[in-house]
Amino acid sequence: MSARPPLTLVASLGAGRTAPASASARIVESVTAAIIERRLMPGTKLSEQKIADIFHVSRTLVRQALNQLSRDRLVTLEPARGAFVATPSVAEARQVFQVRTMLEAAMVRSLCAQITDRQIAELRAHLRDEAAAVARTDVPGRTRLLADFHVVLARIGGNEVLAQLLADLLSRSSLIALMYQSSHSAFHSQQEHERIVDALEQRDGDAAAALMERHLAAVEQNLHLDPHTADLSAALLPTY
Amino acid sequence: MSARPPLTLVASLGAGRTAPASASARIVESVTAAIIERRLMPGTKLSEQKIADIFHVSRTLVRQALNQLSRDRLVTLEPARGAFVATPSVAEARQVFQVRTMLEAAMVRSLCAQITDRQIAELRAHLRDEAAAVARTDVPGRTRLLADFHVVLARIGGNEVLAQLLADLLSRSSLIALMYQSSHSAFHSQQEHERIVDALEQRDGDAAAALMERHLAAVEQNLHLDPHTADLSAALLPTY
DNA sequence: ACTTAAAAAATTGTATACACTATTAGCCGA
DNA sequence: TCGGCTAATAGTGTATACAATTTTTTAAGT
Repeated sequence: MSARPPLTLVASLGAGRTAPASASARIVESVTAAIIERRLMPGTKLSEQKIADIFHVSRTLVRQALNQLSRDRLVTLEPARGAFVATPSVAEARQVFQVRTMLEAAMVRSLCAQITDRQIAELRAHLRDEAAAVARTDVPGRTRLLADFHVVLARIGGNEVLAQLLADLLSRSSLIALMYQSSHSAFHSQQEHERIVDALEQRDGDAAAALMERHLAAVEQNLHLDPHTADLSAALLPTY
Repeated sequence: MSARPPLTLVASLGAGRTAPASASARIVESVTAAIIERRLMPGTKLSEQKIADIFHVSRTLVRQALNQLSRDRLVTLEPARGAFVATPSVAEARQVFQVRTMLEAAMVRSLCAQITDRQIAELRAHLRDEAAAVARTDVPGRTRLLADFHVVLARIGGNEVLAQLLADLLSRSSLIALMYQSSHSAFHSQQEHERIVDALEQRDGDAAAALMERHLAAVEQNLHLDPHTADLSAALLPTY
């Protein structure tokens, strides 16, 4: 059970975490953070030796980390050519959001039947953090918090398998959002989160599910996934 | 995009497949097949050197394969102790089925809106194979086909992300079924599959979703997950 | 000046070597 | 005879070495 520590999206970003974890886990976290914070752009080559030098380890551990990252779909491994920051296609972006919608709508619906007042308080606390980050235009902070909201929901349900799955989809979503320049305002997202928690508080499963579906649809629709836009940029800047 | 070839559950089991794939991928497939065909029982230690000798490769590639397998939750890696065939807990089993229900119910519902007659014919063909395997009591064959049914559904939807996710959950389910000695008859399962396709053919999304939910509930309830049974075996045979 | 070809450099893929941890066997003492 | 300690053994974790492939550079030819 030692495989993957991060329950929140990028563990290393949360308040100064403890666990040094295994060396390769540290690399995974750092690269993940770098990708999500857009210090590493899609398509960037991740040279094994360079990363090894940076972390003062051998290529062996770097390769382990890159394998994990490719399993998370944050990097793609091209045989004999190396690792690159993933460039999710429009189709993949749509599919990720479709799966998220299936999963998260059903999740909040079932959550209504079992959620406690204490857990709702937890969510409210998270919402306060979100709102604060949005208010002070803390871009990396709000990005992380807005994504974490969905993982927190999954964790509250107590289903670790679901939480893990969703955490994966969320990191992929972050890369997608970054790549397709989301225009969905953080403020708007945050408000939609509030509405979802409202519905949870009233134990209205159908409403919560509907709100979640609309929220995800809104986020997706504000990605620049439109055919012409995608075709143009893809055609002009080959992103291999 | 070279990471994981198997779209069906255990590619190596399908009709003599072509791709030699990468060496570590071959190991992953072989071990996966061995686990699902219950030649490797849960808890079995997977010694790196032994596997390396068997496949005539170095431990390096074996370690890669074991890492992949641990990511698929088919093996667990214990630090400095080695790799073992996973022994999914009762809680994990329940969670996997809960996630599958969320995903597959939503999947068949959305499938109704887009499925073509040609695709229904594909499903019918699969059902015929299932029925034939059940009729001739071809245990490994029917096990694989009954599991593949769910992956085939996902593939028909055209959502690769979903198909991939479901394939992972299915292999975990196979291990779970094997571990908790499912008493759900293959015949019964096969009939439920027929009903689901019937509903799909009539484009009745609600019915298809309901049937899928009941099917998965039936499968889960026929696992021996009852508290006392689990406690007993867990207490007597420490499965660490 | 541009394209093509060949050689050099750099990078990945795999195997091996070594360090460190856990397991096992043997031994002593109670 | 059993429990606990120590030594030997086996096994995993990491680094390094070497082979194979790709990329870049260089040079020649048109």
